[in-house]
Amino acid sequence: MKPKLTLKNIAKELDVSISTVSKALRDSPEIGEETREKIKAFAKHYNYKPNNIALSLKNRKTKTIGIIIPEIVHHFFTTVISGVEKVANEMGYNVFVCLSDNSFDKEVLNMEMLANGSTDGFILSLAKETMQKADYHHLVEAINQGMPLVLFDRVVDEIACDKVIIDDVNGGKKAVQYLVDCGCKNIALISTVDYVSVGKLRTHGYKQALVENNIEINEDLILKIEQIENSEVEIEEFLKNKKVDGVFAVNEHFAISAIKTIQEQGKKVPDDVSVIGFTDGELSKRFIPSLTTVSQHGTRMGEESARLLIEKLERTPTENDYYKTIIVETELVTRNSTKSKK
Amino acid sequence: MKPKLTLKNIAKELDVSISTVSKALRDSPEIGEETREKIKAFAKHYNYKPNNIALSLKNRKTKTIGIIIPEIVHHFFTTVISGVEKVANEMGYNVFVCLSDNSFDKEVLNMEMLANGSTDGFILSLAKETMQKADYHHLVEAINQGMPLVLFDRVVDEIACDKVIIDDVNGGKKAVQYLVDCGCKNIALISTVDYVSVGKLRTHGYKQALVENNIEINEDLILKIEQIENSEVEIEEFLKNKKVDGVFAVNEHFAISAIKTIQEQGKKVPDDVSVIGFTDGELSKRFIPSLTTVSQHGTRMGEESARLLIEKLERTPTENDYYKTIIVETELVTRNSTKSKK
DNA sequence: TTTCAACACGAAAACGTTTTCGTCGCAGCA
DNA sequence: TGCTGCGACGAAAACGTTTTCGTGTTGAAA
Repeated sequence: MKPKLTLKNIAKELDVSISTVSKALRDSPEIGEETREKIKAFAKHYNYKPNNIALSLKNRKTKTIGIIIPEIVHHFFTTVISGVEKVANEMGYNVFVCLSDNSFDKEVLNMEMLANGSTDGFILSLAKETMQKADYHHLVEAINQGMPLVLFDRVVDEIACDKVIIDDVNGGKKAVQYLVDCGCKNIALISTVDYVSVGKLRTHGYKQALVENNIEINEDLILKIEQIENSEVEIEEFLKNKKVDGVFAVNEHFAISAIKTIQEQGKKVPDDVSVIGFTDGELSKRFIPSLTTVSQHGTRMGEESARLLIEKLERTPTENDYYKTIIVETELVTRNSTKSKK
Repeated sequence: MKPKLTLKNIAKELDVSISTVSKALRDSPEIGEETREKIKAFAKHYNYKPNNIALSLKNRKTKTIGIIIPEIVHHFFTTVISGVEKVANEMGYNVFVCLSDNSFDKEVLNMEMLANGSTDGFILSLAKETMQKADYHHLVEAINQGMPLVLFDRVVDEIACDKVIIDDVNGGKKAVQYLVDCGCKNIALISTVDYVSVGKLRTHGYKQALVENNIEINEDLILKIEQIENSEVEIEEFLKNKKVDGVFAVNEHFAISAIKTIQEQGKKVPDDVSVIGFTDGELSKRFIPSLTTVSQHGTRMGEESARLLIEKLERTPTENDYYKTIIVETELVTRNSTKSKK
């Protein structure tokens, strides 16, 4: 194991000073051609790579961004990471990935871990627990420290920062409108509890669509699920003895559980009941019947988030600054769990 | 935006020297009780956190490990990350996640990015292209530089390092044996081209199981898929007019495509044909019929990899060192795509 | 009174860079 | 000869830590 090649080593080897080596490698005109060539040749031959840590310390920036997500075993977040990675790498940044496991404490811990100089800024989707507690002091602190922050998907109005969201209301509306257009009269909603902002918003969209179509909102047709683990039975209970011909679920799992239940009741999807999910994952694509869903374009959200963050990082703070919110359009991907439009 | 709190700032504020502050915070007995308390109180009040970058530079270790995976939008790799994250965090490490997109060049680039001091070591699953080219110079280089490396899943004999794999041969064998036990006589294999080591090994297992059960190997019943994108049609072509009563697919996508095709042919799964997949993802669980699969225990692989790496990092290099290969047992998860055993 | 340990603290080096500011030698000029 | 200017390089500070090695002040022992 050879000792790591440093400027100092090169300098000693070539009998010049450290500064000369540094300048030569950065093509400074201060250095004579001969010396420069010699140094560059040597560096290349021994594959010199400047030490990133030292650079980070010197420049007081790490060229690293952190992303904290509630859970990685979730296709949507995975696509977001993939988007972040892509533009981050293109711009010469590294990505720290941290998982909060939907726990407030882990989220705070992760932020502390990343905020002590390891990253220049971060991208975050709030943990469920955090939204529940509505405790955002760690975010405020980070921002006060001058750490740029981009919130995506699970965002919160209380925090002033850049945000990337989808139009959940509109997405929900689109879905329900489509169901209406397919001729559905009794449309059920399977959502989450209200402190998960996306659940709330999609519920809004559901209601708006109904209102706009002069369909009465029937609270009996709305299910709010608390624990994902228990969702299957809850959905089964919920759909039992209900006369519905359309179901809008706020994620693909709920949608699939609904389809299962419906089929077990001897009804057909989409002939008897049309089902639409949210979040376009592998499951939606390959399930039989394949699922009509509202796609969130996770990759695009990741890309936009990263771009937003890096933009802010590379701008001099003196420039007039304000916070942007980027809304990534949702898209209704129609497949086989819905009847065709009338 | 307050200036970042550093030892120097504290020292000036409290009119002591930097070293005194540092020592006080680290509870050195050198410092008098009174001063120590004063400093600690001050630091706590203003929420002082030592700068990680400076620490990394000083200690010449970053407490960071990198993981490079071929694709993140793949449930198996996601679970691995999750496992790595878990034990890394427990041991006070951060995790850099990089994606090679199955490209050799991106893999090399990622390694260079991480090897210049950013990480203490890494965990890697080889890109498809890398295995195809069989060019491992970047791995050798990293190892020579003294960078510990753990290979997982897609490993390669040529490189001497720690490895975490599953027993693909045995996994394949288990699956096929199970099919045989269910009474299947004509068992097809849907695999990948041979340079993907796991495909090759699982194929081995398939053959072994057949041999052990005195069933003749029929090459016509073996499909090797080159391009994932085209797999559906290939599988459809392949299964057309074939009299099979069992299918072993080396991943869940192939398995599901097979089921689709079989059903379209008017046959029933599992009544007419039993199907087993590999890799236990969301798809397997929720598909109808739910898929019997060979589970790879991705989380455990991630955990083992991280443990292996960190162990090596924290051991003094003088100790007697050798490379381990950990084999994570596969597990046959029986669900509804197979008949019950006779 | 002198000496010496114990105590409490500070100076400085080191990690690997970049960059500012010398400084030295030499050529050109009056 | 004596200046000036310039080309080519080196010294040193700085980024924020930790740690080794002083150093000055005590109090007590001789």
